[in-house]
Amino acid sequence: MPPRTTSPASVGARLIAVLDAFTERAPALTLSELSRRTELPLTSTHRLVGELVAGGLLERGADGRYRIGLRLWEIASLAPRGVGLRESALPFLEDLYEATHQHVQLAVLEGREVLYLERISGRDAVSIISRVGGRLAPHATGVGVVLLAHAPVEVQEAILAGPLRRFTPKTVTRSSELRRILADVRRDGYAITDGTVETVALSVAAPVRGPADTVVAAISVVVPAASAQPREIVPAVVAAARGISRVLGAPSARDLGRTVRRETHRRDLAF
Amino acid sequence: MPPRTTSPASVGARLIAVLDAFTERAPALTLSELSRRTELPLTSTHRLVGELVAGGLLERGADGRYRIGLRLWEIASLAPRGVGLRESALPFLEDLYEATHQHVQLAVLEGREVLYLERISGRDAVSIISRVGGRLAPHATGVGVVLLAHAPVEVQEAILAGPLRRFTPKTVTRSSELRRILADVRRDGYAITDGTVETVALSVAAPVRGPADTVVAAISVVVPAASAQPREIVPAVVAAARGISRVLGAPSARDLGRTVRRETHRRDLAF
DNA sequence: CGCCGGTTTCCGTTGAACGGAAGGATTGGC
DNA sequence: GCCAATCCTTCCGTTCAACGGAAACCGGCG
Repeated sequence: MPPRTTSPASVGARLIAVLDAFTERAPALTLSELSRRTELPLTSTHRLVGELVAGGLLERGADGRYRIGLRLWEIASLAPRGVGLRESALPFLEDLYEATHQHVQLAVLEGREVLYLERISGRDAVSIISRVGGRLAPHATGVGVVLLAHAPVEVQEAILAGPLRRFTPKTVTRSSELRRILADVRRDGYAITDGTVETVALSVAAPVRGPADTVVAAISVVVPAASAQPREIVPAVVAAARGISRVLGAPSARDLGRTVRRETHRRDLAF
Repeated sequence: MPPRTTSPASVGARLIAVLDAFTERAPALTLSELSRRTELPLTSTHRLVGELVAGGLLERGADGRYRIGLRLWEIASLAPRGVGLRESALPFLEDLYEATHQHVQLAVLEGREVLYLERISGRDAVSIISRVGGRLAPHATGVGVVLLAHAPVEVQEAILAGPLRRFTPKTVTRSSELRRILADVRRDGYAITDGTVETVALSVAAPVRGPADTVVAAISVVVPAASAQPREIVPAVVAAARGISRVLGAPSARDLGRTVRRETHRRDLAF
């Protein structure tokens, strides 16, 4: 019997391919959908999926579809750059939210994209496309330019080189202009982007620093573009960012005569 | 050469074992620590970990230790019972938080334990041991008894049969008593547990229902046990729970003359 | 009933996973 | 400075678990 036909990657890579098949718009898939998406033989998919279900990483619903399992979520909650950071930041984000009642966001740079870790949304805030666990292009978003401004040069150059996607007429798509903006952000310590992702939304963002004083995350408040004075909330955003940095142990944010907040028990974070 | 010595589980199971090795108190591990914890040969661990890193599920820090990767966190954010639920619930939890400034929690039943999906904590709220992504025994916690009261009978009986761990002098450890409490919770539609996990904390909890009207989650507010009138916040907690149920599409929670909140775009949740 | 899409079971083949051995790289003790 | 201990990585021959085609199974539907 002529056995081998296709037989690609390592077993681990295949398992990961299965997990990767799930997306925001396809969070529940049948076996054959999975097989098609991963381009793996049906039989193999069947076996792989079986293992994942056994391990709890995948769950099978009453409808026969597979979904990402809670066990996976649970393991993920141990990701230091994910939940650890989130935990430290949340109280400050709460404060910002109570003060503004607009979207408050926390994001990091992952690869060449912005990954949103947390968002607190007012019920009546402008609608925006970012999503917790979602990604967006750095050049267009408030948190993006802040993160990019402090990213390793390789990353900066890579993004400046590549094409800059246009989201709205106001999106910055010329690399020279972006370069200038990044310099401004470094100088000012915050960024204001107006309508670069969605015309109706304006973002005020500031950097969060880790123990080595490097920028590990960024926070932002997104307000309606029409709103009165965005500059008014800059101090609040910057202060919150600094507060988070202090909790994370950033030297540059250490007690500068401000009220010392309750000491949160830090673990082995090591950003 | 006599090759095989030990050689246990399937490759998938091994990969999962590696992920499982990470815990709350050990979120960063060296290769050999992983090897020991998983009881896998060092060489094998090395290879497995390599695959996981390649897939982004694990990250390797500057210190050489491995950590759960952001990519994993990202995939996990697609878990319907995790983030989906959280997303729907968050605005209501915010409301509760603003009203009380105490701990506000969201939890589900996973296996025989309570899994905490979300927590918003006031800076000065009582200290409690639950953690987002953490587990606790159902019989002792506020959300736990609510979830248990509406759990499948098998689960109820399993827990009633097993030993009920004592956390404080007030913890309910007699199954007959627990049985009675569960009945009360079903009758009343909410639960108040006083000092059963930590003597200083009192919890007010209520059930959240899904599209099939089954209880899919529970929320609670944890206040100092010394605080004045816990009963006063019962209506708020119950109302929030009902609000979340409505967003999830629970028939029993459909518009009962209350203000209809902004329609949130539901996806393919299928609890 | 016969067709169709999806799912599961079976099983013979073989190449990818396996782990022991050995070699580097670091750290620390004396 | 040397030796010992610990951790990490590379190499490679053996073999067994992963692999996927074939075929049965299972509703739904016309």
